[in-house]
Amino acid sequence: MRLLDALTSLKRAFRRGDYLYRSGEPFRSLFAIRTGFFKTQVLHEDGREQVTGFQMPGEIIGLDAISSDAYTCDAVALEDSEICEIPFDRLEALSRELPTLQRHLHKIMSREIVRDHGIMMLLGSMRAEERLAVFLLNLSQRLSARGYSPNAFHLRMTRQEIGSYLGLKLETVSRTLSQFQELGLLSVKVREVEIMDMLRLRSFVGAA
Amino acid sequence: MRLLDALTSLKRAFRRGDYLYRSGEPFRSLFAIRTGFFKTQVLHEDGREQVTGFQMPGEIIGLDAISSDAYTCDAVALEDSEICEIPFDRLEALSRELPTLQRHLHKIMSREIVRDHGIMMLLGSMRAEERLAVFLLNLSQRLSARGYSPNAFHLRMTRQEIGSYLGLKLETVSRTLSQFQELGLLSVKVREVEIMDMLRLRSFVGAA
DNA sequence: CGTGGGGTTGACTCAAGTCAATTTGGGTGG
DNA sequence: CCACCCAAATTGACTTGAGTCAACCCCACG
Repeated sequence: MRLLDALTSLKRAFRRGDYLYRSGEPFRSLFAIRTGFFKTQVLHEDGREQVTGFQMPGEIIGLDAISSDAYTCDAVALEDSEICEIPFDRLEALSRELPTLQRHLHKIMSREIVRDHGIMMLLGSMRAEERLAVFLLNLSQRLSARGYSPNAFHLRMTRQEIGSYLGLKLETVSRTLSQFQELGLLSVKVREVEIMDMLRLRSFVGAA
Repeated sequence: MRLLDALTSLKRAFRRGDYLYRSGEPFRSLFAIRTGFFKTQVLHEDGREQVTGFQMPGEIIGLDAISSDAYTCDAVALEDSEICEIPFDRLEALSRELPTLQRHLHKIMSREIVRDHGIMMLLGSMRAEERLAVFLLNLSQRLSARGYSPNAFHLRMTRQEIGSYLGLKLETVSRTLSQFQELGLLSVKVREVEIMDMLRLRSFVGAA
């Protein structure tokens, strides 16, 4: 796996607000996030934007670009971040030599597809409170998998961005968070969230 | 490419309503549709279902299963169909030998991700008429790419299934189709659609 | 030739969107 | 270091697009 290290040796730093790539740019590399936080978004010609995901350390972005040799969305740093660039042709070459790596790459791509299906379910058939609950629980779970507290965390994105991701307007996001607070499920102070009653928050999901 | 033929030599036939696979079943193969029409859907524990796609000849299904070695959705034939089974370990082995095949596989997976992002945009920020217009135009385009008329076609799915896919209720799908008909954009007679004014239908998309 | 699933349509409801006023807080320059 | 400014967030009042519920039609199939 020293080969793999060689592959990921290109590191780059980004400031908050920087674009890692923009839609339309030629595809050459995938990126692994080392530290920080990103969002990816697709822009519709009429100006509407859809946030397609929030990525944290250990996650890979750029997979959408393989299909057309150009990035199909924008990736923007939501805080100062560091990424590893992975030249895709080298990754392909190496994965021909290492079946384990090959399988790993396929799983990563497949996982992205499964994740997207989950969001389609969320956007297609959940009410606002459910969407928010799913979103918060997912963040909590991913942060906790990285050694952070599952109960208290800092939101790195605006209400607007959360809304775009969840198919809601920012006012609805704000109201729903306030409502959760009133119910004693959590406390929100702008970007700081503390989940007080994880079980009850979970029970929100899938409840009519 | 004779190797590839060997890979896809397992053919199977399905009757309308048959399951190609079900969520949870162990993953062994991808499937290429030769003839017919399928839908894929994910089921939420509470019974809600989300149709994640409608697939036609030449398209590959089962990519979601790679990530967890089990199918994560159901695939159901919407009409009598014939598929090729592609054992995934053989496909991986072969794609280690054939860089072109490897690249092709990666593009197919990436294309699925891009498609899903498009649907997220649709579900997250389009109104009912736009969703229907996008859906019909997409069907039209794919059918036309397969040599069928882009203007007149048979819907192989129910209003319910269209609604699930588009995040709408069946009544809304029905009403919106009627409305398009009133406007002279198309004629619908239950499952038979004829697009009369493709341009105006297109102009619906992205219009406030 | 009945029967039931799929489709259409209407009347009414309601969740989320819109618009607007106000507060909060982080970042920048004097 | 503080004051100011502006973007982000909150909250309220009102509107609306889509959902719900219900009646009815139609035709395909047994």
